[in-house]
Amino acid sequence: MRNGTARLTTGRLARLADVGVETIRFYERHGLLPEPPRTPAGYREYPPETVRRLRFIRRAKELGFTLREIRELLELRMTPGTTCAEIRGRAQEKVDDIERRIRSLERMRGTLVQLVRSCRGRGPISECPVLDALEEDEP
Amino acid sequence: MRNGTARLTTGRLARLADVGVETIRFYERHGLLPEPPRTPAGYREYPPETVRRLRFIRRAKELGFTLREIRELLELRMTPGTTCAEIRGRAQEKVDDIERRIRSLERMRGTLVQLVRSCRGRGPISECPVLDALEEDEP
DNA sequence: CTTGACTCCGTAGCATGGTACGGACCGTAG
DNA sequence: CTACGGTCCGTACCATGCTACGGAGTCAAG
Repeated sequence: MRNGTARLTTGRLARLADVGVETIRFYERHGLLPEPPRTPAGYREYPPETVRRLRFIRRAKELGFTLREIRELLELRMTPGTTCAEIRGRAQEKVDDIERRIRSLERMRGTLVQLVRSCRGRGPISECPVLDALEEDEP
Repeated sequence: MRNGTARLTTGRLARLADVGVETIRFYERHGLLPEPPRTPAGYREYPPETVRRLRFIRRAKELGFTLREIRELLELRMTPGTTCAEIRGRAQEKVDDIERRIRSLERMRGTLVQLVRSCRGRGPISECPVLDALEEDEP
């Protein structure tokens, strides 16, 4: 086919992924985005998949992963010497991590839901049971 | 009873909650811990419940809540003019927020689990399917 | 060929969430 | 009373994750 993969400039990529242009350069410097090919004039030319990659980064960030952790997730591919078993192991670690987070959030939700439920929504604060439950810790 | 509530110094509190002494002062300045009463010499005297509060803060942080959000959670109590209904509403918002996070983590886990499963653990990286799945986004 | 938008790069600044430091004071054991 | 640790405070510093700035080169429309 004539066009193959239509490449993106930094600005177009930024708009598509809804991040700032500077953020893209920042991610490149910090290994979250691979260095893309350049035009003769030095302009970056991104393959369109980069949009998905940026969206993945954003989602992971919202979930409390650090950029370092996200980079680790992304590096599961493209590390040349890595065996498939290593990748599998690292992915499993991340799964365990994610499951711990989920359980912790579920405990938190349980506390808050109980709280919302026990609160009639009327009366002064002194009778609202929202209080001490909030400080509860691991059982 | 003779002792009632045994009060804690900053250092003891820090050890019990497994945070630094400076962190406690930092949280006080930023409204996450209420200003405790002082001895005549100016030493802080914390009620023992503060340990739970600090542990709650740590847990919430690990889950990706910012200090601002945690403060909001904690302020659901002790805001004098607040009605019970308001508190209830704010708590419900936090529940919704937590549920969004859980769903997002579950999607992430799904992707990774699929990945781990489809990977036999043998062979070179070029045959490991860990790759593109990682970049997947909301469906 | 000019104009305006876009890109490049390096560097600086900002917000968040602490962490460390230094000099002074307190308090208790010997 | 002295020593030694704990505490006080203010300020400075740190890492993370951007965000903005300035000056120069690029490129496409008119």
